[in-house]
Amino acid sequence: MKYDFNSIEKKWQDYWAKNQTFKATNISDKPKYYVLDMFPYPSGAGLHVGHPLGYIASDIYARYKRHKGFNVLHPQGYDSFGLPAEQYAIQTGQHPAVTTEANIKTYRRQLDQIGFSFDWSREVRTSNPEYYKWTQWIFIQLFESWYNNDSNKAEHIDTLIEAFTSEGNKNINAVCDDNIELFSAEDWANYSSEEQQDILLKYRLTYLAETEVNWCPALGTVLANDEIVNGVSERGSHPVVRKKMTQWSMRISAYAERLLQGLDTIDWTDSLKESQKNWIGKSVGASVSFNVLPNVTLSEVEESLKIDVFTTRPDTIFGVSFMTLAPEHELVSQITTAAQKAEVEAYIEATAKRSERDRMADVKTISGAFTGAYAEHPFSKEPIPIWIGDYVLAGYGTGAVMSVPCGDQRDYDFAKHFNIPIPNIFEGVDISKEAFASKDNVKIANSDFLNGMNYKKASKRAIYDLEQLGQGEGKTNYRLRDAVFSRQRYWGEPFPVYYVNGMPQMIDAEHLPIKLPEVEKYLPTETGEPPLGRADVWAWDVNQNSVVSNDLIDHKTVFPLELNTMPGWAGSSWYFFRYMEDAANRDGVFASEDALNYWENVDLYIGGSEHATGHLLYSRFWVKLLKDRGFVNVEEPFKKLINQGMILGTSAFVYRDESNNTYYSKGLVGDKNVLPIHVKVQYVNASDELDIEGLKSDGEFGEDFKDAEFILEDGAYKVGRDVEKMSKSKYNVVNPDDIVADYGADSLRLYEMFLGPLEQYKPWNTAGITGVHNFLKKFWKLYIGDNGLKVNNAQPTADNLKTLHKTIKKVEEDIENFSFNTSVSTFMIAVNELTSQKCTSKDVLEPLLVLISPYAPHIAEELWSQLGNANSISTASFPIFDASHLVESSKKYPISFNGKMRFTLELPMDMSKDEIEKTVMAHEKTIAQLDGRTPKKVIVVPGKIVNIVG
RNA sequence: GCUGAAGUGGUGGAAUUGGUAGACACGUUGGACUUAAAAUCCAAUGUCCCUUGGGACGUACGGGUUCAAGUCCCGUCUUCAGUACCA
Repeated sequence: MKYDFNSIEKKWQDYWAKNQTFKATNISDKPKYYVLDMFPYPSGAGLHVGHPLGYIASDIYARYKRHKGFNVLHPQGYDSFGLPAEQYAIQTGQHPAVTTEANIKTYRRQLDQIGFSFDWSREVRTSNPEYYKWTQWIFIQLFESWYNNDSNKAEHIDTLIEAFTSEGNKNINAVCDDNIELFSAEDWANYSSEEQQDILLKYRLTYLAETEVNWCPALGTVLANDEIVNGVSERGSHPVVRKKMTQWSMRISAYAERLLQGLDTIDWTDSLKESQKNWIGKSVGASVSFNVLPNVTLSEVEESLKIDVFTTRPDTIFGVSFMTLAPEHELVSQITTAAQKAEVEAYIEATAKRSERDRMADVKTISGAFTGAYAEHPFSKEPIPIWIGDYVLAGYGTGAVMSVPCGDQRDYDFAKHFNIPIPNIFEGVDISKEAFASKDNVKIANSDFLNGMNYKKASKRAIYDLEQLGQGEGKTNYRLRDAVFSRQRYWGEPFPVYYVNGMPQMIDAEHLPIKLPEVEKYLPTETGEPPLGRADVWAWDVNQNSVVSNDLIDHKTVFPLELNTMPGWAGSSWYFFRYMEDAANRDGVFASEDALNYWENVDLYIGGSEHATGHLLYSRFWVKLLKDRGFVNVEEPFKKLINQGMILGTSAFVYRDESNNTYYSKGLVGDKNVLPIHVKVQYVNASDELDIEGLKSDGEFGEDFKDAEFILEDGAYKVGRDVEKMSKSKYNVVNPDDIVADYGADSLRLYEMFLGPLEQYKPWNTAGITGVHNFLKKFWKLYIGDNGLKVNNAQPTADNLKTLHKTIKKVEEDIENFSFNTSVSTFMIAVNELTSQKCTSKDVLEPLLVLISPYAPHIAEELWSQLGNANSISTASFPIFDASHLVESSKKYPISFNGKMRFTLELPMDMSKDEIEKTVMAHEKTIAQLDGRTPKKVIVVPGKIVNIVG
């Protein structure tokens, strides 16, 4: 009987589906284990072989954990809101829901044929109203929360209102907007409802505010910082400009410290933690307030102007020789003197014209302008000139710096360029060539009361003295900015928000979901409003509590609804909780308390590293909020996280003569002027030979090559090869459907793992798959011969047991270490050994099936059932390693001379050190090697090695 | 620039606490079977020297520690990823 993978795989996939083999239960005596993949966005192109890599790894782990006696939750779903479907809708007019549905069908078919042990009964789709109902619900919770720095957690907004009512805001220590004025309980009581709402917005964890956003004109939407790569949009590489807009924002900055601290509690890779640390960007220092000195152009009122700066080096305060403001700084226009006005304005105009990208690309050119104004040094009371310069960013800190040229290279360069003095405040340090930026091993000098102190001491003292003056305090700053949460798009979650007199109001949770309205076109309106502005039925009736026609808007009982939608990360920031609930019980809360308590959080999360600062940070943020508000019990969503590496394509090239239609085989190119041209990789075999006939009859490109002449070498046309990212344009995309059809899902699974370490980037080359495919055939033949089943009840030999148990040990270690590639080799070695041992013993071959079943589940199930087992192999226990089978009576010792291995010698394991030395020294080969010399030293490590020195 | 990861045959990669470098595959070469091809099986395959026994060199490069280094230490180079005037 042949190994008929196609029918075997179909058979068991049907069996699993019919018997719901992998359906997880929320009630179990077994310990729980939650294995999750980052869910895919269902794109129109379908899967290529790179996509399932992480899914295969997590599936192996999930199946392994089941064998190990765990109740495993291993779900899958779709991140089904997103830009590509909408762009396609704009082009074709097709509703994104329709194309998304079709794409999901393709994904599901492709995933199913790889044999994953997903519990599909718990599938989620972020674009389903039953799902986004709860995304909207979470949004409302954010709106109804504020961050209390005293309790160090988010609380319901009612506790804030209570405080305002009883004592105003003087004792409130909250994360909020900067520009909040003090008010009393009486003030609060006298504020109008709108004024109160306006104040509360400055405290809410999601708030509506006019902020400077990253506007992408080509996409017609704003983008979050993590959606911009090198100054252009991550999707499509379109330019991005700064623009002021009223937008929903998430006060993620409230959680900066907890997001940072939490990293120590989770098992993620260092590089990932490092990315998040950098993104959060904590820096400890001081805020210092400089008084602006009055000058002739300033009026009375303006005399009390202050410039606040943030510095990490309060110890260098006496090194300040100028101040620099960002050109956008709000005080610039007020402090600039009449004499400097023209110059300053010209400079501001020039910098405004430069795009973000230009500014980033060109960091070497030093530019700036003097405002003519001076600030007063808090201690020396000396006047300090105030400059503006675009090396100071408006978006970080206060948008102003105290410039200490002797201690900061940028300040140094600026001072040199504009001939500003560079006072030296470091003892015995030469600053004639560059600034001295180190904090270590240096003492402060020329600094009044700070003289002789080191960084730590001087900083503390400077902060203390600033506090005495009321001109500063210790401060910690974070780079992490609040996240813009509005998108001017159609295909996303609508906000549960309507507007009364311009103030946002939440729709009661009981009326959710607010479903996406129908629109004629998916483009912004002629007046520049988002696509939802085209909806005719998009108003909220507060009496009926339903969405009604816009015609009914009267601003009394019917109000306009929010026109923006939520960003892509909204739905993905909590989906891991949704899976915890049985699909049948999902109508209550977003997941029941029992389910949340049982599954807690994700034990193992596998996905791409591109989500390091987006999804993985936002999810942590939302989970912390949900915990603070008592909806979940965990502080972190993902205990252990692994980034799978990308699978790259192996592109193939033909070499076309530059002057005619002749193609030279790779070895014949030499110095000829040729043009390398990508060809589809499916026309290339394992020996890099081109299937010329296949290429010529290709539906897409056949015409181009029809009349071409191919110059062969050794009877074949050899292509050139190069490793590149798998992409349609490089014709190196390999579809898993083809691999499954030709070699089977088990071969695909094994090969993806066999390619190399999970985390590494590695090229795919279909040619190599014959290796694992042949292995599976050989594996099959170990069980099934020409006359059917070969397995019998023969007593296993010592060799059989040794092979089995060393395989158990190695495979178990490998899976625990996520080293799946080495397991595949181990299986190959085991099968090679058992084949040559002619092993037919069921006691050996049956446990071997369990070992391999996480990797190649179909063939394992088939052989398992052929051995007479009625239940799925997934119910079997993992074999138990017994070290007694590996005990060796002898060891083949490598005998080295001066560290170089010369020969091996088999000696009993129980031989003593002295006896080993004696036996080795007496050996004829040793005598020959020494050639009469007397060794200086003989190293004997029993069980390991013998090394003779001399 | 900074941070992180990595550099081993023609290729993917292995070597878990320093102890036989190159496991396991792909490819290549030769052979068996076949009219032939495919499939399958067997053998060889780091480089160089050499008649065989064998020898020299070899894990990016240069040093070092050690009886012994791919592995540890110091320095350099290269590649990839993230980040980028963060005060």
